[in-house]
Amino acid sequence: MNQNPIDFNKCMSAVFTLFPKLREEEKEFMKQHTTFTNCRKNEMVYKEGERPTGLIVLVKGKVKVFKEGVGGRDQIVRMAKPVGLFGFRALFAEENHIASAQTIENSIIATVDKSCLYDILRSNVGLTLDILKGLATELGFSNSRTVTLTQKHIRGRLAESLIFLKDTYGLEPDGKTLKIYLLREDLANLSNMTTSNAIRTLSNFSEENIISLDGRKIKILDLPRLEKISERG
Amino acid sequence: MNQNPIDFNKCMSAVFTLFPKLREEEKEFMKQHTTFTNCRKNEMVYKEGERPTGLIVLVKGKVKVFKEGVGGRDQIVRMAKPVGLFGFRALFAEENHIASAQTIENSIIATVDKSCLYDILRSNVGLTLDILKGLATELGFSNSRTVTLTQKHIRGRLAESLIFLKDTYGLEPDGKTLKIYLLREDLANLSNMTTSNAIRTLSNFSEENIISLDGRKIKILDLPRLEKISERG
DNA sequence: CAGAAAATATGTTTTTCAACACAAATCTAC
DNA sequence: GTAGATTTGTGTTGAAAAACATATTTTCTG
Repeated sequence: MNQNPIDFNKCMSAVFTLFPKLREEEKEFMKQHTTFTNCRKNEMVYKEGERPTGLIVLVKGKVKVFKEGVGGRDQIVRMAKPVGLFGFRALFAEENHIASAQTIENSIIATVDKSCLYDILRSNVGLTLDILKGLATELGFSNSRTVTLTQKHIRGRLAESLIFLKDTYGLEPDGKTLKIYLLREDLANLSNMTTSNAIRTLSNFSEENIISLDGRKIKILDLPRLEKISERG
Repeated sequence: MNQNPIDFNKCMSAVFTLFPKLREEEKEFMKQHTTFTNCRKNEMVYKEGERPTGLIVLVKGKVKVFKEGVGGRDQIVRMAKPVGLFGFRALFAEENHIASAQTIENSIIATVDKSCLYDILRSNVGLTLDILKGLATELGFSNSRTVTLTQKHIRGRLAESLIFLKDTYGLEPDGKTLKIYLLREDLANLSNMTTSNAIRTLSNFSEENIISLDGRKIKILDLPRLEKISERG
């Protein structure tokens, strides 16, 4: 848990970038009700069934949010990047979490007290409307995802996931290497397939020179081709 | 289009039941910016790509919301019942619709002007927070649905859909017959399977005395069994 | 009411992908 | 550094479900 010390003010500023409509006095109020935690790689942030305690902000690192499926196979429903929110659905729905969240890198996580957040929301409709918009956008992603995960074939699903990871986390300075290093298993859980099939299909893409593989490092060599595979399904 | 005339005040009251936090003056304002339309069975309410013009309320009838999939197969992402909202996602996300909506019965549909709605939301945080909560709940459904549609087998998916229809639209006075009469094709599009397989699996359920079939009328004979099939996957 | 169109039903074939098995490589904790 | 655990890689098999084909019934439309 105790790695590098956390620079409170710097982290707080990062949180504020998510809420441009916050007024000065609201920022001050939020400061007094926000805590930061260092999380090592692979730590659980929350588990299915738990009650949300506040608004969670990923300040640094990477987090996967996943649901346990019927056959014990997990489905990743969200990949959080800094600076970004996660775990907010259950909070706003006033339900317990229906998914679990786990870091996939050492991360810094902020928690804004629920009551503080709601005090601010009640005094700042603009902010509430921004969050409403964000939630609606998220619902759109989820609906689209349902369709592609159910209708695309394996190659299409994996291609889409790779593009999604590129769009979400970006590329290393070489302009090709995905800036995220996932286990094959996570890639499979993101793409609704078995680990074996993720490995196999990655190998196929590599043989076809669409990507290149070096352990968990994935280089996208032929993005147009990958996009075509994703679209075709 | 022109069937029974619409009783404006009665319909308006129906709309108001959805927003218990509306103040009297806001109700009056909304009244002046709401229009009602009669829609015949199978009419399109909006199509993928269109811009939302306001908040849509289903006052009477039934509506399916679906996305066109990669292979031309539709996926139903929502079934609206009266009195209820649909098509609000795109509105709040400030995007064009990413799905289409079609009536499956003669229906009455209300549209509240977008600008009127936002005027009210800006003056009524409580209402906005209620909508936020609804949207978060909806996102939870969507995520759960993604998992079950991808991980359950055909029988599990169909069983779940039948239970979903029962929970959403209820049963006829006999306590067994589903109060909705869908095409086999719609049932298939709801359950992520081909029409053939929906028909076949329905027949199987019927042979096993879990349900009984009479055209589009479906009686649930053995709900516990259906629930077991749905849970097992 | 007749004809056409749509929906339902059912059998057969083919494709896709999960399940399983096992070997090799890599990571991790002591 | 080494033993054990985890992850990766690859082949084989079988089950599930899509695709296809076609007949029958129902519904719609003029």
